[in-house]
Amino acid sequence: MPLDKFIARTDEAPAKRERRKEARPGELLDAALDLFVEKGFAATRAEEVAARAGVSKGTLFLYFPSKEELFKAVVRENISGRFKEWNEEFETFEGNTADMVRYCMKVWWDRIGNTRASGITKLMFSEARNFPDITAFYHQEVIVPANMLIRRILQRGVDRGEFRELDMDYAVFSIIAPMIFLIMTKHSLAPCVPREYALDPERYLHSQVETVLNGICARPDGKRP
Amino acid sequence: MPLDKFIARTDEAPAKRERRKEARPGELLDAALDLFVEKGFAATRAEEVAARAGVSKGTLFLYFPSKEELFKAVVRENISGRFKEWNEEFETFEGNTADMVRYCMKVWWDRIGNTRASGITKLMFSEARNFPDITAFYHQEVIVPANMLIRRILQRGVDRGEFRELDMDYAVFSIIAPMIFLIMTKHSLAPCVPREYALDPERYLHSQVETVLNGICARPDGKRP
Amino acid sequence: MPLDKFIARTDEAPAKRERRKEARPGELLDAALDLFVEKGFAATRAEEVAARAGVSKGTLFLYFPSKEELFKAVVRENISGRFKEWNEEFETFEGNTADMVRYCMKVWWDRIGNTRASGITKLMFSEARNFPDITAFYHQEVIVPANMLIRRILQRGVDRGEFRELDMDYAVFSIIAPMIFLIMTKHSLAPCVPREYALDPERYLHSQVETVLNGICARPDGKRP
Amino acid sequence: MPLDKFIARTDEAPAKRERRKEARPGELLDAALDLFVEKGFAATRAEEVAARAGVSKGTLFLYFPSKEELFKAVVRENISGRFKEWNEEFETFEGNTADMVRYCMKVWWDRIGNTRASGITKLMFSEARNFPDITAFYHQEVIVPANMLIRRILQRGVDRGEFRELDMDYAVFSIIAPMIFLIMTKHSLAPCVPREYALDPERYLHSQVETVLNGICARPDGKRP
DNA sequence: AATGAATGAGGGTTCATTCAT
DNA sequence: GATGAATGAACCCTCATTCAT
Repeated sequence: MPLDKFIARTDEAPAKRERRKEARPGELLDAALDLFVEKGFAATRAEEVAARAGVSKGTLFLYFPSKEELFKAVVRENISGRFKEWNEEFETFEGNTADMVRYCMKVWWDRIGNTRASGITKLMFSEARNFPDITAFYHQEVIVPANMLIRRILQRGVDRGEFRELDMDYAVFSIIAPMIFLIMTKHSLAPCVPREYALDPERYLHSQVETVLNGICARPDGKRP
Repeated sequence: MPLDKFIARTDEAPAKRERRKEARPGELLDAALDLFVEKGFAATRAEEVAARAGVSKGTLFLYFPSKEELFKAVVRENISGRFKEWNEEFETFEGNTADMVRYCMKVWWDRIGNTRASGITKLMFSEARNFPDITAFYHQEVIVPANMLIRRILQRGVDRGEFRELDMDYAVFSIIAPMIFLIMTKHSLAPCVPREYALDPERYLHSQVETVLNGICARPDGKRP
Repeated sequence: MPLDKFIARTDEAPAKRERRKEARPGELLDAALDLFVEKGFAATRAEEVAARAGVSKGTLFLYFPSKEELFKAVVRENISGRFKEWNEEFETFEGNTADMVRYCMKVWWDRIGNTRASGITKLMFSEARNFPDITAFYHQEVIVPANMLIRRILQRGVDRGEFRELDMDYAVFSIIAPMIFLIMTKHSLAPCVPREYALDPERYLHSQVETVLNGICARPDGKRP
Repeated sequence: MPLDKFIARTDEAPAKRERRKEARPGELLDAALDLFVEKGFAATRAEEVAARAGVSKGTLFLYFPSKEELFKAVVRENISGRFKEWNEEFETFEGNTADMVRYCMKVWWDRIGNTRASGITKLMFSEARNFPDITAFYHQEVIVPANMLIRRILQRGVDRGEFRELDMDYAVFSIIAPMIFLIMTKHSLAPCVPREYALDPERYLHSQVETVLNGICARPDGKRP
């Protein structure tokens, strides 16, 4: 590693200090996400966030003007504009809609549920009323688009005769509620409860999605197409 | 006026002040529940709780040695030990198990979901990791018994051939997840979001429970007994 | 002093704690005035003010919501509505106007210049631009009325033929400038300079006022009436 | 671009950067004077000074080891050691002493009162007690010599029979007080007060000096020689 | 020489908790 | 028991100062 100094650097690789500077906001947001999820906004001390990011208290405020702005940045940073991309992914999906639902659940688990991003969901449910504006933003940027996405999938099933007629405004929650429940459990209760009570996420999701699919499929014999 | 003290009072009609005195802890717990649910534990000020209960700051600490103990008391007080009683209620339930599930949901909504007690659930999910011991207590006193109760009902359905074979450890969450989701939404997002996005709880619960029943019922033609 | 406890108290004399409560704001304002004058607003620590008033840091904020409000209260508290009373005093003054000017100077010295209230003047000149709103208030409540008062006295001299015609808008400063200079010197330089340079206020004021009276009196022989 | 360094430059026309380099301390002192006068020492941030001087925070500390030293340098730099030169100017003054006083006032106004250097006076009166040593220095380098200069002028008037006998220790303040008052007003209150209350400096100084001259002149008919 | 990222002591403010009344 | 004035530890945030680049 000391040899580094003698190795020519391309223009893309900035000097150490500069590199750190660019990395700082991300490191701080990472640390903040973890701590906010674990302890809540109010109970998390700014200095802790800084320490976990490996910097001093003052440095945090070099990048975020206040603890509240840090919180908002954490949420914003982790709210993906990924729904559009996903929409397209599902637009071109071939195969039956039940598989689409299964695939949707898996993608969600891989990209959100099983990542640190899932902490944002926990955070929003816990802190929503202390941050009404960020909650409104989250609702509009995450909740509404997510509902739309699910709704479009279910509608496809109905349109193709795979699913029965559904009260669509509420049917979406048959998909969403199990996701939220899993996240809340994972971030809240699980860490405080004996290991034997832990959920196996894959098995949990499988169980939930199959029950729901069973519940909404159209075939009179209950079999799925 | 000081003579008041020496005037005999009947036991049946205690003077207002005395009645209030006995009610104090309850009023404080009520106020605390509301505020903890609304703003979180850390962001709720002890003085606010006292003020909402109509007493002074000092009085709060007369009844609860610390804010933490107040929190724990709030949880303890609002944890229904009613599962045993409910168990018996269901023990003697006559009729098919699908109706039993519907009835179970309704009872829960009337006695928990639609009351201030539902705030405890929100509270536990939000604050769990800051109160590991009370979380463990809650898990043992609420979650495990509730799971057992649901499990017994589902098992009855399976035993009677009404429901198909279920992965019972996870099937219970098909009932529980919609409940938790409803509560979290009601206490977190709903107050920050335009009215038109509000859930109609009855319609929501109906939609969820029917889908699940559809999903787990045994009849090959998909009809429920 | 311990005997105090056994001496009957009238209703007007509140219990110790209560008496202190009423005295607190005044004690704090006193302490704050001294320190703000001595060190300036920014360099004075809230805790110092509290300590000098014999209370803890927290207590200060029980009475004043912020250091800035404390500053404003200090100024407001020491800005007398005394000009009206003085006006009337001078309205009924009998004797020649030169004596009136001398009397005015003496009254000012006794009631303002030689008291802690003179610190306010120092404070305003030092901090004016950091507190534009309080400065505007001070201008309107103190400077303008004071100018008016002086002006009325000088005008009386002119009207009675005792003083020559004066550029009245500026003549008032012949009285005011020596006052301000004395105060600024007393609070700023004097404490940092060897004793032998100290001004003797009475002699200073006498010297200034007699020169000015000499300068404005009407008698062609330079004698005052 | 790195080759620049090796390209010879003539001494007559130094590159812009070099010229600026030499000017740095002066630019910093200028910026500091303005800001210290405007906001006070404590409320002025080092970074602001640097920014106004067009350099970075670090550069400030290259030239001045601390903010305090910067303050002291500002005072030192702006203290004219011109009293000696002025003394000589007045030594050779021909004409009556009243005109000498008028000329003195004008010279002061042109070279100090009406320039940024007047800020130093404001600064000293505001910050004196936080910088006792620099205040002592200022007293010795500015106040005492200035007093001497005025005193010598007044003494000339007395010696030549133009002025009456004066309490000389205090008579000097008849000249100095109006100057100080003008400066304090200009830097403190004027910027916070409606335009119509602004002093016209020339008219103000004229009014003050004529009144004083009137007050100290010897001619029994009140006329000045 | 110049920069500006990083530091951390310092100070304003909050609030759970105490205790004299 | 009830009150609310007082406390002081804790926490957010600022900014003079340092130092790697």
